[in-house]
Amino acid sequence: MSYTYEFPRPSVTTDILVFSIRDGRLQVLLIERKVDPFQGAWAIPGGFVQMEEDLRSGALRELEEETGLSDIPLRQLRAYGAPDRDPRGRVITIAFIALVQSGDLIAKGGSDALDARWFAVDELPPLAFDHAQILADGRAQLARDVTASIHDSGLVAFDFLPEKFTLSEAQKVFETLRGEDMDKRNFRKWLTNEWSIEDTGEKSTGGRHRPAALFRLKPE
Amino acid sequence: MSYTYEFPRPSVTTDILVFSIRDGRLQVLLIERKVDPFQGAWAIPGGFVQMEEDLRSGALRELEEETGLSDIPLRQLRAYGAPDRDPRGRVITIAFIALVQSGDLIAKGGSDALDARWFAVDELPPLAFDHAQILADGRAQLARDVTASIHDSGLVAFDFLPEKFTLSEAQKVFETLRGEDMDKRNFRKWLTNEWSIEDTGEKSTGGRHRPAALFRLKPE
DNA sequence: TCAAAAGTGTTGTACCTACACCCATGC
DNA sequence: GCATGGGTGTAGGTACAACACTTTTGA
Repeated sequence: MSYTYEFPRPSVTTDILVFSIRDGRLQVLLIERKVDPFQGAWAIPGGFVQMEEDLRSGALRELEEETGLSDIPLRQLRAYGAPDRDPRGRVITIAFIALVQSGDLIAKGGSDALDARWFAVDELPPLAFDHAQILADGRAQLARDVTASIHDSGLVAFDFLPEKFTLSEAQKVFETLRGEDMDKRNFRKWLTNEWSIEDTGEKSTGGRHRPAALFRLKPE
Repeated sequence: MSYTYEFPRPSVTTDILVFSIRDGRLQVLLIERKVDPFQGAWAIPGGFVQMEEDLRSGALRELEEETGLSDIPLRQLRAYGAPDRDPRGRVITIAFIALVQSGDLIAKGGSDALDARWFAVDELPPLAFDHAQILADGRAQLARDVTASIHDSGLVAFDFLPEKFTLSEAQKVFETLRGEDMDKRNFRKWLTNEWSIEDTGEKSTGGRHRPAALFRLKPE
């Protein structure tokens, strides 16, 4: 089967930056490419958009095929379309960002991936295509969301937290995202004033010391 | 001439939201479509990306062809790719935003446009394709930039101002963007503290009353 | 001389920051 | 019983909001 058009057309792909906070560090999910170009190199998961699917659906499909992650919320970052960004020809890609909790981390190889692994964003391997640029832009966007407005800052941070969390867990996430430590009492005052947080009545288990109260972001 | 590919490919276009503040209101530049689909309807200027040009270059080329505007800075908004957004088939578009001073306003028809005109964003005609959605997203992005951080707020506002401006002109732009009036003294304190503003020594002319000092954003 | 916009300081308030000790639990 | 993280209030400083009158020019 082949397809003929009156004018030349580019290919369109999606790429998905999956961020998580693991071991107190911001990490990103990368795949090892199974096929040329850049076979064996690390890359952001993604692939070609099908004709009948939305950009977001295509991104989710590729993400599941290559890493096993499914059903996560995506935000669009931007499109990349330099004419020479892909050696196969003109390929325009739409980059997405996903923020997941450290629990959701099943990463495996798939149809187009030899392997999938988490990397700390400050210890990255060399990346295929212009993916280093895309990743840098994604990190910058994340930093902007965190520092820009109080409201966005929280929205971003809660994406990295499970539904029920202790105040210390929340503080660690905020500190990791902002890159600086905060005062415990001030953080708690800020969080409970600025956000609708409710005590679930439950206590954390498995800790090696005094259990902490579990809180939840109250649905509007 | 025709082009054949092993897999089907979408077409890719760019669309450019050109905003300006005219008569104290936020306005947007639209074109009247010369050809089907949506012939005669109003639309955001834009068109197909050529194979050898960058997305931004394509957007600038289309903008000049359809409206006569050239050489203005563009920021990417996002990509739109719903499978049914264009009756001609699968068309993915990358939307850009431009902010221009009210002086730069030459608008004319062009190759694909019967006419080009400014519209206040709260008095829009019906729009072709999903352009009403794109325009709403662009306005929302603009509002976010203004309110999100002090720094972005200024960056956006200065794009709407000429190189030399009076403090009252600046205040009107900020007020239009924020949608609320500000205290004159507080605004001036804020502007001069938060930004590097210098008095050019010149005075505004042509005003019907007392001339005002002309200021300039000091280049870093 | 009148109308219209330009220009100019002070005071209260609300929010953010800094700071230290006791408590509950697991080992 | 001791080590470890959980939990709590106050005081000072700073940045923002509210507020009115005099000055300069064109007509």
